[in-house]
Amino acid sequence: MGVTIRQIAEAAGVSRGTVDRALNNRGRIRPEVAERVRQIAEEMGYKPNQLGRALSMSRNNIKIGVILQGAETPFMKEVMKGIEEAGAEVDNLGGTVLIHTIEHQSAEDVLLAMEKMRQEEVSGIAMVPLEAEEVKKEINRFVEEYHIPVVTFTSDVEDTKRLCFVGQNGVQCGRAAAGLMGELTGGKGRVAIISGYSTNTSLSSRVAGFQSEIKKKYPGIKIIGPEYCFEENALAKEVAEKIFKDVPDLEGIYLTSHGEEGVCQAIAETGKTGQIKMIANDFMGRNYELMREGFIHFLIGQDARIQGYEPVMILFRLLFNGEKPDREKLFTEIYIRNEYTIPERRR
Amino acid sequence: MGVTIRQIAEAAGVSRGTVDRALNNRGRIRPEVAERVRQIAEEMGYKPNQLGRALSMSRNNIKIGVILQGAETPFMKEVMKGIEEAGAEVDNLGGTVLIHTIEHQSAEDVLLAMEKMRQEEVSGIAMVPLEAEEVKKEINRFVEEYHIPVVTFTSDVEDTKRLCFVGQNGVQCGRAAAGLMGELTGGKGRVAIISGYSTNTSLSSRVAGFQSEIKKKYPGIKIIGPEYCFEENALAKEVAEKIFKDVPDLEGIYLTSHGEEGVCQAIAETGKTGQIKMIANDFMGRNYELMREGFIHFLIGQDARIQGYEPVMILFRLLFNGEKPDREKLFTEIYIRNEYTIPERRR
DNA sequence: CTGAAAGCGCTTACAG
DNA sequence: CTGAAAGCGCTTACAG
Repeated sequence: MGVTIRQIAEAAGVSRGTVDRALNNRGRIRPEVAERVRQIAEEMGYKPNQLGRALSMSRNNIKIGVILQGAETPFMKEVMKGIEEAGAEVDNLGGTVLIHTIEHQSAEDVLLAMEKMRQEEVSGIAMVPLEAEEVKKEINRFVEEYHIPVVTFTSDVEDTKRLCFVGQNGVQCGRAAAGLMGELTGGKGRVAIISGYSTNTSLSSRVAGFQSEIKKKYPGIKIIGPEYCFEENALAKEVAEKIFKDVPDLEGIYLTSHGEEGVCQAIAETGKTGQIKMIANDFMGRNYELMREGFIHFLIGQDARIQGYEPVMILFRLLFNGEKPDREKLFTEIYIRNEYTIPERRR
Repeated sequence: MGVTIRQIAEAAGVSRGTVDRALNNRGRIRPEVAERVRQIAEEMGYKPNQLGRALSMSRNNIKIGVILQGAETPFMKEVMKGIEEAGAEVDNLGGTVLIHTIEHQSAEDVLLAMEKMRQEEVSGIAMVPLEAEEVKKEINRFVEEYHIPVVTFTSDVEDTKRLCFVGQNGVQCGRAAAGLMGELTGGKGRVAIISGYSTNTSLSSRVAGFQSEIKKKYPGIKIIGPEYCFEENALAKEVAEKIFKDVPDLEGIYLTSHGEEGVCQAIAETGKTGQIKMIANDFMGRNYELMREGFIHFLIGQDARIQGYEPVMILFRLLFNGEKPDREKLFTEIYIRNEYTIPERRR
């Protein structure tokens, strides 16, 4: 139990309100008094009790809005868990989290959601943005005109006034895959990239990171592709089959996105399961099983949960404590897993 | 802002104290009244506000003791950070964390520390135990006689009444290394194990896991060793040199514990840097650099921070909320990193 | 068995 | 500029 505001008040011979004004720079206090109180607080080693603070502040009710796009994907469902976790925590601290989910990508819906949030008088917004001029403008307007801070997550829009971004470094993710592929193949042979969409910026970053690092560190490897499968298994299978036909001695596949099942089926049908080294992404769907069955050699993944959790907490810490994030981009860790490091079911 | 105890009291036509007694089964209440209050609370969707609860409970001051062994090692220093983080959180919630560090392993010191904790009237203990009959007995006595719950971390003593254990699954860690080594070597050639102490149970588990998995999944690999280097670089270098002499075509080294620098020096002197595949443990010391320099191909690590954080929080949740851990053994995740997944400096 | 009151540490109108 | 008081939601002696 630490020093309380009451003890400081007694020591300084003033009221608790005065101590509060001094310590929190609220003005309406004689500078000398403020200074003296601060000094005494310092000497007594005062640390504000967050509990008292939060309970008292809970009369204000800090409201945080979250706008989620592509809510129906497995990845976003994981992110959602993180948001809900943060929501529970914020709730406990007397705040509220408002969630608005958008099924598919749509700039219009995003704008509508933002407007709705503003009407609900949120004091901060965490959102998955979208590369669209209207959206960027609206983010800037929220920050500058309405003074509502915005944190982006999962996707970023760099040239805006958003407070910070929480998500993966796609290039680094591709590099990690390159390092693994180099070791898996002994640094030689032909390796194919199968990606999702050529238009998706985070997937392109993975591809770019992979290509550049292979070129730099494993010049003995020849890259095929990227080919695109639009994250669909049927198409992924066809793409893989075509590659196997064209490149019978293929050593490895880097799959940047979904379509795992399709590729694995194609591999199974060649009878070369385990020989063709495969690196895939994300710890969801049947990916762990495919790893256990020997199709996937390494899985690279990100912590989806934290991408939901952190943005909300960053805003809460800002609004509650005035604490600012220490970096503009918070990259989530890149996890490498093999079949022996599949985590137990979480609580 | 949710439903409060006051609202329930009004709805039920009783006092707030009565609602509290009903909802928290404190007795001294007519069963019918209790039942009715619970029903109303349920209907109104009551969720206790942790803030009010904590602030009020902070008069009790839950005190948690932590006993740390081998406090001078880099690993334990990381663990310490986690303990301090939990300490700050517990502090905020009105509790106290008492830390007692023991430099070297000593059963006697552990017993003394435990006794000291008891005199300080802690309501729970988190500790790094030690395979000694006296210590085990004392743990049981604390739990059964004094009703002070004990959580072990980092090392475990299985056959005791300790509440639970937080730490690494050593066997699984060894298996993960085996999987990596199999891929690095293409499943053939000779591979050496260099371990720390033959007497250290967690290192032995790693060795055992590695050996059994190699035998099972990569029968083409022949294992040399384990040799022991007592976690000393000079000795590690000698051991490695001897192995290189005996086995000139060595493909890989699995180093279960410290001595990295020594082994790497020996490798450098053979001029086969990067060709001899090496898997080492722990994200500390110069290990990241050695990875960047091409000596270490994969690092396997555990989250040291969480091994300090969780035990304290488990006890706090137990004492504060009556929440019991859901498993008896909480294995920390096993992280695999290559040079591309070295995390940025944490805050 | 039940209620009224005090208290946890902080913030915030309201008077003056 | 300063103080006294009320209040955040809960728990806990104390009376009765």
